[in-house]
Amino acid sequence: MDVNNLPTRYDPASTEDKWYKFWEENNLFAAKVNPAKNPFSIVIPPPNVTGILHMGHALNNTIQDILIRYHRMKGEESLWMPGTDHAGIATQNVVEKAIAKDGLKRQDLGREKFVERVWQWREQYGSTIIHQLKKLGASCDWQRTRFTMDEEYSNSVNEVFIRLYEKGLIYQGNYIINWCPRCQTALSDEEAPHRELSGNLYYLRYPLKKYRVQSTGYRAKDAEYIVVATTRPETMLGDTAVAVNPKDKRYKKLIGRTLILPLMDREIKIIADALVDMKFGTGAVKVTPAHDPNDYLLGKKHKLDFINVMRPDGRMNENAGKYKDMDRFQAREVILEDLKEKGLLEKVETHNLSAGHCYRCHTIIEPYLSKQWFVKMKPLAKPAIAVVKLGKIKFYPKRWTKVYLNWMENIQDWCISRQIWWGHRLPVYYCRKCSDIIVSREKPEKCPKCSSTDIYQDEDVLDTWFSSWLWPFATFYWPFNANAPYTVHGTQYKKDLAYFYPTSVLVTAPEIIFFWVARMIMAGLEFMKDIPFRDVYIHGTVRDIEGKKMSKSLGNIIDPLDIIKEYGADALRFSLISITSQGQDVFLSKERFEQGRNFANKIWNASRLIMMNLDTSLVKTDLCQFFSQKDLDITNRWILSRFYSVLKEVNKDLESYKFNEAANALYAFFWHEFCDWYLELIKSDIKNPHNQIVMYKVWEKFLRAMHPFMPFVTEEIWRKIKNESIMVQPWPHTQENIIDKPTESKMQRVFTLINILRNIRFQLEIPLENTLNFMVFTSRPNKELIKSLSKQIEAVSRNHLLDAKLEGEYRRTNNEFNIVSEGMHIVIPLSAVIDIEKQKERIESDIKRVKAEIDNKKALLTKTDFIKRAPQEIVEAEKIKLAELGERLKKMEAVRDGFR
RNA sequence: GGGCAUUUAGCUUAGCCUGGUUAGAGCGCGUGCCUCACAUGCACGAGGUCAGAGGUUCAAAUCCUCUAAUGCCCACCA
Repeated sequence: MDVNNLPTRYDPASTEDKWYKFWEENNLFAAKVNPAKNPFSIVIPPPNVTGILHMGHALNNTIQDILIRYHRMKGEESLWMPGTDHAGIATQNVVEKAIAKDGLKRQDLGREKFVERVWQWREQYGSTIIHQLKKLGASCDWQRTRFTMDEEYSNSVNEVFIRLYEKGLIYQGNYIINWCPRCQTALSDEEAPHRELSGNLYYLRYPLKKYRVQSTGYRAKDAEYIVVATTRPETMLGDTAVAVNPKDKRYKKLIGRTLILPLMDREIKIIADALVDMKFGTGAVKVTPAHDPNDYLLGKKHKLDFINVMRPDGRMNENAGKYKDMDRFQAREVILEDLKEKGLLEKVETHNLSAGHCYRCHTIIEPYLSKQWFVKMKPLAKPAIAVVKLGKIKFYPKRWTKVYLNWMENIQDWCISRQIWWGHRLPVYYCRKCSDIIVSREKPEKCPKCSSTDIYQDEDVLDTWFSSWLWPFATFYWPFNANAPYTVHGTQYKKDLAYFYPTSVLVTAPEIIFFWVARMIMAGLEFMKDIPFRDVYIHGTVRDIEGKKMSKSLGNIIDPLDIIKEYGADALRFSLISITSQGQDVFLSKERFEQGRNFANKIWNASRLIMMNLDTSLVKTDLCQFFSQKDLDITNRWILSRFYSVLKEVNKDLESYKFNEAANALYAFFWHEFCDWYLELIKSDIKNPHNQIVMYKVWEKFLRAMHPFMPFVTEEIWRKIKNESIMVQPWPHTQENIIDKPTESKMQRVFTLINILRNIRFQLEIPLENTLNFMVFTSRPNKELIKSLSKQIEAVSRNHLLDAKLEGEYRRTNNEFNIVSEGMHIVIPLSAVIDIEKQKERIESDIKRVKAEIDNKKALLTKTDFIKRAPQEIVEAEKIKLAELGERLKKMEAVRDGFR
């Protein structure tokens, strides 16, 4: 490999696809049952087949890939199970839009043809997101890729439905559910998030049937009608009562009386119920049992009629009289007009309310009475609460535990039937003759009750999440149907499941906790009798720089694929990770990716320098053996110590899901310690075998540690000198014995000296080509240190060290420039003209700072409380600091006085 | 109505769990450099009452309480 002619800029475009292909073709992502190794497994949150990679995916999958690559290198058998979700409503909507271009509706095609079209669509576009994940570098075991509508997966779904039904945990019933009039399907509560709306509260007058004067002093004019307040006046057409609180004095006498429902001329009763809030509105509430969940309860309790006035498409039906066929919101306007005309609209107040919205099309949902299928959740929730409370499943960050438990403890039954075509049909059949319900794995030949063969399947499909909640085990082909001989990488799936389940960690976004995380825990416990994962890592939401969610309608989307094109996948990954602190939302702007790109380039160029100067005959030296040699110089001992200190921290951060801290630690180490200091220090003597060996060892270990974060650039560099892929190399082993804090702080002093020298040079405006002579007066250990590193110090500061002496040896002469800082007294014989005034100013400000610090320390040390109560070592440390500061001040003052 | 989170330099933020250097960093800014790995770079520098108030402590960005602002989630607010 010719490493001398590499371009000066790293070009991601020319490397990424090449290496991805190599990894894939060599099966490096494959995970197999291996009893000799510990398993590590993650199931991907399956993206929708309609999905296009967005920043949320990019973050989510980068995190998973870092975990998988890290654990793989650590020698664990690491499986990242990929796949996609059929995403019922979302996908159906997409295909409906597509056929709409040909002027077609799904009803025009019919169910069978339409579903066929969806499958076609899926064949054509369904793997888009998989390709995009590959661009990102995701190391999924692609041979295992599953789809929630695969035949075997569908079997799992059926099996689960049947088992729950047989256990009495699935039931059918007429209830008020969330109905989306646009998608024309029922939705679960989670699929109908409430959003604030600015609306009105309308006060409607409902006349009493016939007023009868009471002896207790009612006056007729007060009681000719009762006023109810509503935000949805169109539902009044379905009112079957008006309710008041039994304690409400205003209405007590009216309870049981009859009203005439305006516009419909229907007689309705005034009923009493404690649910009615006396303080809201007029204290009297219209009751529409078929269109409101509360009213539904009242309706059941008081045996009221349930009158549905709306069609599934949100238009009024034949029960709505003259308003039939009007859209619900149009009907609202007309009804208000009509009421106004009759003098029955008392007033209108503005009123903010919140209403459910379809999570797919954002249409305002309609609470709608219909026959649906439900899962009884309380029995499933109970063990799922316990495992989290017992700490068998842990949330990171911890605070989500509370959110989870709160939801679980107040869980409602789950409406799982959907009136769409794309999805798993319910394994439910009906007998047309005797209306018997048959729940069965196969379509029954005849009705078990009446033997009729006139049997048809339920038209509904299941909620998408009813298949997703089985993902951690259904992806392994559970329940291993007899017809399924399935093996992967030569092993039966059954063995895979036993080996890889429970999975290690689930990585997802907060909005998915209820939809998916909670339900997977319930399903895992119910069907596998074990938790589906041990840890749940919840990352933040990706937002734009103003904190807004990225969305098409806001036009603030940053497309990860654009970023990959422009900056590279490594840059995308690194930048995303470095700004994502645990569980915080991520605020993105395009410029942020420059940091990642620049870092990749830095790694590239440092590697060029190393490779161009590398003596490959030395690289096989065993580091431990080599390190034990006493004559290894301080620069090399220092960088080794720093590397292992950082590596230790990176390990800790990765184990606790602090990805940003790990990434930033590696960044700071490589750039600001390895490149800025180490490589600069050894450059002048780069061929020295000690330098060669240490430079090489730190560099190649860094590349390995960096690989999970930036897989492409590390592989590209690795392959310049090695024949094996970096992704199957072992994770660097921490050498505790090499970590040497005293050496680290010694080197820090050298850096301080160099920093001062550079600063002087800059202040004195001495051009680079001029050498500056200097002397240092300092303590004995510092003196030895400086002398031993004189060459390097001279090289990187571009100065010449005349001598280093003990501070007591200083004798003032006339023609010199002094500077005292950080325990070093530097003397520069004056040969050039320098700006004395500037230097005076500088030293004055230094003196001021040190004095202030001394005052602080003195104040602290004269406090008897501090002396008495603080730990002894803290007090001692403070005393030493004070003494040092005093010494420093004395010297500074001497120098200042010298200027006078 | 309930809950959670956030508030640190011009911007984005780390540090807070586990109190003890001069509160770190990236971008931006100022100045000087195309120095033989890298101008996607190097060097030097400016910039912070750690939201406010109170408390605990010898010691608070860090622990506790309250307040304010912002954001998010949940809830059957007709």
